[in-house]
Formats: sequence, structure tokens, C-alpha cells
Amino acid sequence: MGKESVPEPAVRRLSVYLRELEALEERGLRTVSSRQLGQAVGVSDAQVRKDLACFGQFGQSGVGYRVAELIHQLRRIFGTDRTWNVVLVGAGRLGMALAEYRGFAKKGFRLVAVFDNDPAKIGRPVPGLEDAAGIRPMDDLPAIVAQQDVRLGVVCVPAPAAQPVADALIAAGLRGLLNFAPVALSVPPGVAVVSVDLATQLEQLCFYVRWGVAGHGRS
Amino acid sequence: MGKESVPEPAVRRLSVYLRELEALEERGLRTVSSRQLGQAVGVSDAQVRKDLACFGQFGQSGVGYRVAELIHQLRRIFGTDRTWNVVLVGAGRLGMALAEYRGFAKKGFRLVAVFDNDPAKIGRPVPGLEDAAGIRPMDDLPAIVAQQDVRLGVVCVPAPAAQPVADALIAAGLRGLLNFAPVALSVPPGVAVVSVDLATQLEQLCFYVRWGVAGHGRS
DNA sequence: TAGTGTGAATGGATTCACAGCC
DNA sequence: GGCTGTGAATCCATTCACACTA
Repeated sequence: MGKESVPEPAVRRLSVYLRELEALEERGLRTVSSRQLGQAVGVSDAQVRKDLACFGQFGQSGVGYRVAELIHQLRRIFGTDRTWNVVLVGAGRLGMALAEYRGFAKKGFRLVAVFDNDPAKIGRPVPGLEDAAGIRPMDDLPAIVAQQDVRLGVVCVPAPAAQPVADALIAAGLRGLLNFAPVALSVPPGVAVVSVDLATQLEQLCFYVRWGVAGHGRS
Repeated sequence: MGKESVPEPAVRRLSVYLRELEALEERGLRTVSSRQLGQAVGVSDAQVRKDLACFGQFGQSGVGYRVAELIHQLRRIFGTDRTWNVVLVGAGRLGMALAEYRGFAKKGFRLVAVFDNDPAKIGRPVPGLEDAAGIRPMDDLPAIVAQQDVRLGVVCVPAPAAQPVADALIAAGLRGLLNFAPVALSVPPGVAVVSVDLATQLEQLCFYVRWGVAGHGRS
């Protein structure tokens, strides 16, 4: 297993497959074919098979894929078969909403601390957060990252603050950033960034509405 | 102008160009070359030119692109040179955070109403929302959509509610949905969907951290 | 029969390279 | 010199089609 080249779009799709598989399992389904799975998420059966083939042979001819088994394999591929500790920076409205978002925990992510440099916010409790210290100042970052072996961070600060915050997170040792600030972060090689610009998403939607459209736009 | 085939990835990039151009204008820059713009957002100069070429010839040889002019053109392309009315369904934490998110207004979107079917929430005010009625029941949807000529909707409800809500929005006449529920919505042709699954984004980040990585992940 | 895994063929998107322009 | 716009060439992703398996 392990693989050289995984098409980037395949990564997006794989995580959609996983989500769908979890839903299918909930509904009691034991087995799926590439066609069923593909139809559920809007891709061709061949595409499903090719995507999975990047990582091994998980199916049985004439039967399809065992749902539980495939979920297990996909979690292993994504690394979400173990818990990842995460920190979040920026306790504004969006940041707080994300901090309390249950979906992250469901995927096995654990938020260990929330940071902000606004003195008015420091110490304020974050519902659902284990860290009793509540919102922490950025100065605490390196210690927390080291103590709790944190590798991922969520950036929810205003645009002008995003790059310095990213630099601080990387200096503290993080390996991946989920960025909600509307700027392109620049990071050294070896650090991954996934950016989600909410306004931009709406803008793109707008585009698809104006000029004809491809039924579905991917997650 | 108008164009047959715009590569889908180009749409994503164009909106990143626009964002960057707005930042450059703020900094007083009058003119940019495709190379400068490309470097700022992490793509090649040729890519920038090809993307723009889908919609016309906006540059001047030997000079580059006039920033203000290109911003104007891109807004026209996306349709964000006029205001779009938007409704949001699902007044949970994430929904409320999005309802109050300033970034949408900055791009010219106007939130005209927030809906939820939890009786405990109906009537509750939404900070910053013009609609004095506060959170409204879904029954009000068709009237609001018709009166205010709403074409876009944001879906922030739990997964099981998402498809029925989407159906209701489409029945009311919406043409595009920005979906934050972790399910693949199925919609009739002519309706656009852009899905943002936050947990999935973190999962993908996780993937890039585990298996080598492409410095940047797109918005 | 139903369905996987995969080379080969196709189709799109990206990059190259250069003619033309300021 | 610097830079755009664009065909041609390359690269990559998707689809096709079929051998193979349970």
C-alpha cells in the first residue's frame, strides 16, 4: 500500500465516500458496490474503483465492498483511525461556532485549546472544551502544542492577522492548518494548508447560477 | 463575451484572483502582471492568463492588468456587481455565526431572513439582520423569497433535515444552495449546489499531513 | 450473474513557447 | 524590456472495456 500519486480530486472524493459509507452503515447496509456508492455521491462506478485502487484492493468480485471494512480502511488512509489534537485561533463568532461544532469530534478530532489575543476574551469559557483555562493568550501556544502533541490548527482570525498567526502556529510545530481567513497563506514545504473562504464559496455559487451549471458542486 | 467551457478549477481560482486584487487595490497598486498575481496566490503566470482569457482580453501588453478594471470585470463575471439577496436556514450555532458573518456583506450579498423550525427559536432576533421579525418559521419562506427576489440560500441544518430543506428552498424558487450539512444534496438540473463540509475539510488536511503534501490546498 | 481491478483510450486542463504589442 | 494572448505540446484525470473472480 502507500502510493506515489493520488489525484488531488480523488482525495476530496474519498472523504465523501467515507461520509456516505458511514451513513450507509447506520442504515444497516453490510455491503456496497462501486455503482451504488457512486450514485449516492454523484460519480461513476469506475471512478469509485479507481480512487480506491490508489490504496489497495478492498473489494470482492461479484459482491462489492464490505461497508465496515471499507470504512476502516478509509479511516486508516486519512489517519482518522486515531485521535488528532487540534487548536483553534481566533475566538470571534465564527471561531466560537467552530469550537463548539460537534462534527469535528465525530470524525475523531479533539479540540484542546482556543487562543485569542483580545484581553477581553482571555479566560472566557468555551462550552464543551475540556481546557478549563478557557480562551488562552497566544503566549501559551508553544507549551500547549508541545504538551499535547498537537499537529493541526484552525485559523479563524481576521485577514490581516492570518499570516502572522500561521507563522506562530508553524513555529510552534503544527503540520497542518485549516484556514478560514480570506487570504492565501504562505507556508514552508512540509506544512499543509486547506483554505475555506466562506464568502468566496458564495461567490462561486453565484457564478454557477449565472452561467449554466453542473448540478452538483463538490465539498 | 460569455463562454462555452470554463474549466471548473478556473472558477475557484478566479475568485481567489478577485480577492487578491481587492487586497492589492487596498494597498494602492494600480497595475499587476499575471506573474505578480500568480505568485501572490500560488499559480503560474500562464495559468492566470488562460483563466482570464476564458472571458475576454483584459490586459495590456507590456503593462499587465489595471487592477480596478480587472476587479470590475471579475465582479461582472461572477455577477457580484449587483446585490444578491440570500436566505439562511438553520439557526444553530454555525448558522447564527454565518448569519452574522461580515464577509458575505463585503462581497455584496444581503441576508434577508433566517429560518428555523424550532419553536423555541422563532422570533429571536438576529444581530445585524434587517428583518425585524427575527428568526422565522419555514412557512414564511415562499412569501419572503417571492417578495424579495431571493435566489440563493444557505443550508445550515443537521444532516437528516438537509434534503427536505433543500427541496423546500428549491420549491420556493431558489437557484443556488450553499450547503453546510454533511450530506450530498440531490437537486434538479438548473439548480447549483456548493457544499462545504467542515469536518471533511479537516479530514482532508489530515490526509495531506500524513502523506507528503502540496504546500497549498485551494479554497 | 454481479462486480472488481486495470490497461488502453479519451478528453480536459496545464504548461510551453512564441508572435505581437506597448 | 516587459508583458499579454494563444496555438501546440504535455500532462493528468476520467472513462471505457474487458479479463478475471466469487
